[in-house]
Amino acid sequence: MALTAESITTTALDILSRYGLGDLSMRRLARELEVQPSALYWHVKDKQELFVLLATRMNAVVDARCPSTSDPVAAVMALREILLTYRDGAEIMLLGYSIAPERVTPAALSVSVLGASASHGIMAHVLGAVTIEQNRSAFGIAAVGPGERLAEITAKLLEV
Amino acid sequence: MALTAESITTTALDILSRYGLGDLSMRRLARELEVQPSALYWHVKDKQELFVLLATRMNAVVDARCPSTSDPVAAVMALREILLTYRDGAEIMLLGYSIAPERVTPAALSVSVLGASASHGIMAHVLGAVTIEQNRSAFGIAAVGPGERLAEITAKLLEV
DNA sequence: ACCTGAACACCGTTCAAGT
DNA sequence: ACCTGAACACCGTTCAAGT
Repeated sequence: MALTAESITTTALDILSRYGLGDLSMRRLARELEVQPSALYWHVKDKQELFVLLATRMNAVVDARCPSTSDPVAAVMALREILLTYRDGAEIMLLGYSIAPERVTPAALSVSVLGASASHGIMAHVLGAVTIEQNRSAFGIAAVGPGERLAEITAKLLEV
Repeated sequence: MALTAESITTTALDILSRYGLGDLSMRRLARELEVQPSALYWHVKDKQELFVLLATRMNAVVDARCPSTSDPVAAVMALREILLTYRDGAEIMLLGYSIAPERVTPAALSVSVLGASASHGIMAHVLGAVTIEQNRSAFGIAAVGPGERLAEITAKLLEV
């Protein structure tokens, strides 16, 4: 198949969900796509940009489930679910959100819907909490408090 | 000087504050300490354990400033300040907190003082928010909302 | 006990050169 | 326009061997 930013993103997400961030290298990605590592750099500036592409795609999945009129708490729970389906999804979205917040915020949690304080506050919290949750499970440590607390806290943060 | 876990930690924090996480490699660390890379592994199991040592040390600085009876909001702001003094401090503490939460939670924000929900909720939020803040400034992107919002949100999360 | 030296199996990125 | 091949400057970790 023709190498494109899209096919690179798809394969990267596949490696991610199967092996995790530690195995997602440009060289590994190239091997999976049966091209030389250098070929990737014609389609993608660098690894950072790849992360933004990954985060954008994860976000699109959330938007497909939850339009901008959705209940924010439901959107947060959907976001968490998507992040959990990809190993280290939260860590990647944390990076992507840092670089390009607008492209990586679900519509139902956007600044225009919730206001800046609630939107940024909620995003920082979800991404922080799920990153910790995923790190923990990667180390085989039991979760301290999973999704219930996230819903509760999100509701609180909507008042900010 | 004699190579110890402490001297390794100190030098690692020094590299961190001067060059950031990208330059904190075991090899670089060894070069700075004037030993072979393999020498580090007699004192430290692996790089993950080093991160826990770094996080524990940062936490100790917060505890020195804010005892367990301190105002939680003040402790959060002190934690943020410490994290900001070390480049990528939040990212490292996020990892350390995932592995060993008790060793990496400031006394004033501990489970025994605030309860599980508030303690974990606040820690997830601070670490998420400051990681984003540090990532952003590393990319030369202007901060969206710095410390003020953090204080406000922390106050809200104390009610959880 | 503590460290060296050498090795293993990797990285991200660049760039001339090919088609 | 799109990709290969080779190179550059690195990684984390292990392990026999030295002192």
